[in-house]
Amino acid sequence: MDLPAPHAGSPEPSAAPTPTAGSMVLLTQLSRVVYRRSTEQLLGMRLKPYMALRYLRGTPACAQQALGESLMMDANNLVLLLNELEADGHVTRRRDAADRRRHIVALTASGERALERAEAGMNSVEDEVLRGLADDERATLRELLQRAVDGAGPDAPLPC
Amino acid sequence: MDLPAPHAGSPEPSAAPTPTAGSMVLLTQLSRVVYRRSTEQLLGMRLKPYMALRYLRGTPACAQQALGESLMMDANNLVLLLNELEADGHVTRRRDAADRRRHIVALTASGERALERAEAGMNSVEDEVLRGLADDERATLRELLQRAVDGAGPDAPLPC
DNA sequence: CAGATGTCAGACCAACTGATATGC
DNA sequence: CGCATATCAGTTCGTCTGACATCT
Repeated sequence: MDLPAPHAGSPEPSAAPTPTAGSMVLLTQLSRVVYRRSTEQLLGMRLKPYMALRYLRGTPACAQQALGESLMMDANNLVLLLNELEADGHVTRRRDAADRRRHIVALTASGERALERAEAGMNSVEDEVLRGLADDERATLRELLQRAVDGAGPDAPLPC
Repeated sequence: MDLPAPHAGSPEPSAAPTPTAGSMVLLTQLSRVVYRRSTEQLLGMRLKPYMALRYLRGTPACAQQALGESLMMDANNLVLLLNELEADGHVTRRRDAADRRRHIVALTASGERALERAEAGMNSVEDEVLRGLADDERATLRELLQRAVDGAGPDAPLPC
């Protein structure tokens, strides 16, 4: 019971050939499903802008750098993303008075509205992706994922 | 420089504004960590070839199509991947005698060796990524992911 | 013939690398 | 001056689209 062995004529998956490494494969496959289903049509935006907006709601005045770290995007890529979001009026960038090299990013009212819409779409994606799991199992999964994300970075802890 | 730690003192950044949609974000972020850590140097190959080889070990005589479905890759992309693997001597492609349109893909001894090496690397990746989880929690996570993949994958991967 | 399977080439998109400007 | 932050340009990578060949 290791690999998908999806349907029809698959022979018996037989003994467990790989007891451990499978989780990473499953994780990768599932995240691909999420990506494929998170269409612009459904969310009103792509997955990454959604994640950025979501972070910004939880962190009202956020340095650009911290955003990049949290989303595990490098600074270059983030610039492009923020350019788009700013052009759409979903975020604002202003200089940090204390350190004028920095930009402080903040969610606008428009961004908040867009986020709410996207969130509704993501809820439906989650519902499809986690269709095989009961509610309490979903909660468990969520908690385990959260703990894994919190603990995953060995060579790069950086609080802000 | 990867990781978050956005929240300061409290486990919950605020009064649970989004109890649900978060799982998909966490999943996406975690899978990014996995991808970043699954370097060619560590595995001896990339992540996708690894997943393909892994599936082939569990399904000795596999139609190319089934492989693509299981890995959620489209056929085009798969061709390129198999070309590489075949050039490296890790897999063989032969015509299916029963239906000569099909190719039967099989793992070679060389491929099996490469897979074992990659698996060792993936185990260490898993160990880093899941550092924050105890053994029984890892097992639970694994099972939940498996069930989610089983439930989400075959039924509605793509509208055609 | 229509439909399925696999192959390839070119377009397209997301990500990384390097160089530049500004401020500490 | 060296270091940090943000930006942009160019390149590279992975994926998707479309045309084609083979076979049932």
